[in-house]
Amino acid sequence: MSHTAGIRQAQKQKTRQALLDAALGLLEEQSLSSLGLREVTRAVGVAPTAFYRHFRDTADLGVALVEETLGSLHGLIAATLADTGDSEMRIGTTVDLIAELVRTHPAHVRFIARERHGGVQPVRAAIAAQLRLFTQEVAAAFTGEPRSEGWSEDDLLMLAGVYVDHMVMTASVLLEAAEDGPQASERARDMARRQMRLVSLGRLHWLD
Amino acid sequence: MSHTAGIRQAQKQKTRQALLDAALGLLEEQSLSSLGLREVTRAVGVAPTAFYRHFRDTADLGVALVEETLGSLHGLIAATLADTGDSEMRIGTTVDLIAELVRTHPAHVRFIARERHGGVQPVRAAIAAQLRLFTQEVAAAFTGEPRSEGWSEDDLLMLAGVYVDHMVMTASVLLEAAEDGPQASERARDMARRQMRLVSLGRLHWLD
DNA sequence: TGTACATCAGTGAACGCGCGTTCACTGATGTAC
DNA sequence: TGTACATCAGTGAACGCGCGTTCACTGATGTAC
Repeated sequence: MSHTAGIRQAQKQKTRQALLDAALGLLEEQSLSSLGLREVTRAVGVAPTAFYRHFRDTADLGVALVEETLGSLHGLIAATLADTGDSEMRIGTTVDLIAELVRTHPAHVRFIARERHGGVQPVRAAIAAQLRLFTQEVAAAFTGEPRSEGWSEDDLLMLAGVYVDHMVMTASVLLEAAEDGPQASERARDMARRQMRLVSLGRLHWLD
Repeated sequence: MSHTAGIRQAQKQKTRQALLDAALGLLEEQSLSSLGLREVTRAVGVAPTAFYRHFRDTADLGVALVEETLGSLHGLIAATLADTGDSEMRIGTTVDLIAELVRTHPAHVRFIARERHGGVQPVRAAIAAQLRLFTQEVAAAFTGEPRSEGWSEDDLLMLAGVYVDHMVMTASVLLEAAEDGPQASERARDMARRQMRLVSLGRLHWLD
């Protein structure tokens, strides 16, 4: 296997990932603004100074966490909201998608909700940039649809923004509901679906 | 004037307010989760130990800030969203109300947006409780309106929740836009109005 | 394949610093008579 | 009104502790020949 990936580079990547994972865990009960570099390295089991081999500071680590969390979702969001099936079905699959995301990556979801308006500027900026991208992708997906005929570009972006904001909000609500048991979860999902229905109805009559 | 308020009590209240004000200022650039008690007392000019005469810890101070920020808004929100004038006018005055709030109390708005999903549980709980109250008040205000005829109580709460969430979100967006100049502010307000219009249209056709 | 040197992820000691909390205190304000 | 005692908001010294950052280092991995 000639020169695979390099043992050294692979090990470095492994440590880096361990730092990210440990930080994500610690951030369930505090904000990035108060996360200490020593806390993170202690949780991983490396010397505090090892941190500097991977990140400049905890804000830098936070930006990396944003990429890890949202970077992989591109395409997925817009594809789900795009014109597969009728309106009601799309609403169902969208909420299911969010619920699945919350189930498989609760700490990532909490991190984004918490730091979206958090105390660390570069992280806020990174999240805002990613969400803006999502909005543009969703708007682009809408552009081709029949029900978007006659819409201005600006209005489509507005609509896409409402959907993206609602998805983030829903993810956060579902996360909290998950702690109150399956009954609270189902009620939260039902609420999210009705809210999407409301927006869809508004969309349908926008040009009346 | 018999026994006014007590010089001692008045002075204590003054110090307490100074601590709240100083904390609010410091929280513009960090999260409550990382706010230090010594930071706050230093900013006020009292000994660190004076802090304990007013608050158990910074989380306790955070809860007090929530009351100060949201406690005074009860009634106002529901009254503005209630049936004064036509739909378009109500949207305009609502956005104006939020814009005014952002202009006069930017730090308070930032605090609520930041700590709503922040790392300090008691503060999150206090904010959630206040917003739930707002939602109930708005739903109650809607109940009497003609356009709410035929709506279930649950659907009205859902609708009120959408409005309240949208107001918090709008306040946060307007706050950021304010830093980018008056042109960005006007665009943000226009966006907020169009989003409210979308929701109002959905409301109008909910029972179709 | 073997050897000699370069790279660099992770180490461990050391630093100065600000933190939250305790404690006994002071002196202005409040109260009882 | 005056006096004697109680209350309590704010003080200041002291504590042990964990923080972020620096530095020279080690030894496994990588590279050139």
